[in-house]
Amino acid sequence: MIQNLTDHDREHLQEALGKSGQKVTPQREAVFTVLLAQRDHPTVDEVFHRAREVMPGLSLATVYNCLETFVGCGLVRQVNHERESTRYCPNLTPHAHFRDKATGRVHDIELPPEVLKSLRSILPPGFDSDVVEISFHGRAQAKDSDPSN
Amino acid sequence: MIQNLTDHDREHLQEALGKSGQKVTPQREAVFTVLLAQRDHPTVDEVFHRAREVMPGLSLATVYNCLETFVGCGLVRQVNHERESTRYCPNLTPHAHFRDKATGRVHDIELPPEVLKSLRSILPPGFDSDVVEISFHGRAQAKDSDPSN
DNA sequence: TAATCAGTTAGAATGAGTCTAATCCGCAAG
DNA sequence: CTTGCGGATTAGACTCATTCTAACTGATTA
Repeated sequence: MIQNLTDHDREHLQEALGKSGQKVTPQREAVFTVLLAQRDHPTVDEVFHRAREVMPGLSLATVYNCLETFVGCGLVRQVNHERESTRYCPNLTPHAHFRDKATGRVHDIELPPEVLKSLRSILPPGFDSDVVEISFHGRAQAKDSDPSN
Repeated sequence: MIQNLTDHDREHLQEALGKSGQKVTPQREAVFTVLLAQRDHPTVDEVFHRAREVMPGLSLATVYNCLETFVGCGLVRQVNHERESTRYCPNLTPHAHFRDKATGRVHDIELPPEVLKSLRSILPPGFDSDVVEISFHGRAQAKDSDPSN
């Protein structure tokens, strides 16, 4: 079920949007709520359908717009795997993604700072990177108690 | 300019295809030649146009087919960045990719075994991965004498 | 009240990639 | 030879995620 945002989360939303000179709208709040309610890396379409349950008039274009806005102000991350639909992830801590061949599900894998550092160290001089994407592809033993919030 | 394959490369092609029960065709040879001639991670479309110069009747569908076949038998790797067109890379050694924001160009970054190992070590028990994709995104100081072959 | 402006909306347009059905080609059997 | 077979190739239609466009909404300002 999709609950309302906690005060804390609403503040987080408001602050991040505000910093980029944008405002909180009901649509943005609904989309953000959906993202936090079920952290299973939904596609735009999944977000759309979930958000519609709460706000029936919401349009797909708006969902695209909201998600783009969130990415722009650092509220969520995009996750791409091969050429599949883009997925969205509100986990902002440094982490890698693991895509389960069997189920298609995406799992977050914690990324210790020293591993991230050793990874960055392979860049030759002159290469300056702000983003590193790491994605594993394979099989995970299912022991999956759905990672909602 | 697109030269013919060396005997060594032609053997490589023949062997890899043969192992998966497929044969060398003029189209496959042309596409493979194009990939080796200019290792700049071309898109399908780029491969298509380059190969057409050598084999004017070649169709786009065939280029897709050839590349898929090559990926299937381990002759080349796919490189995906965000949702851009898939690119192809005949470098089979373990390496990461660096995508230059400014030029859109993709560079290979050598990946030392110990870094790869430390990366794999972050997978929790139960997660088994055969493929890891690492891609950096940022700016590279241009000192680029075209990486052909 | 009117003007403005960001945000939202529906639907059209785009474009990478896939699918389909027809054709081609090399080769083995007759 | 010539026939038949199967994989490869081809052109073009199709799919579908994403982007674009132009009209509309609603809050805020003049």
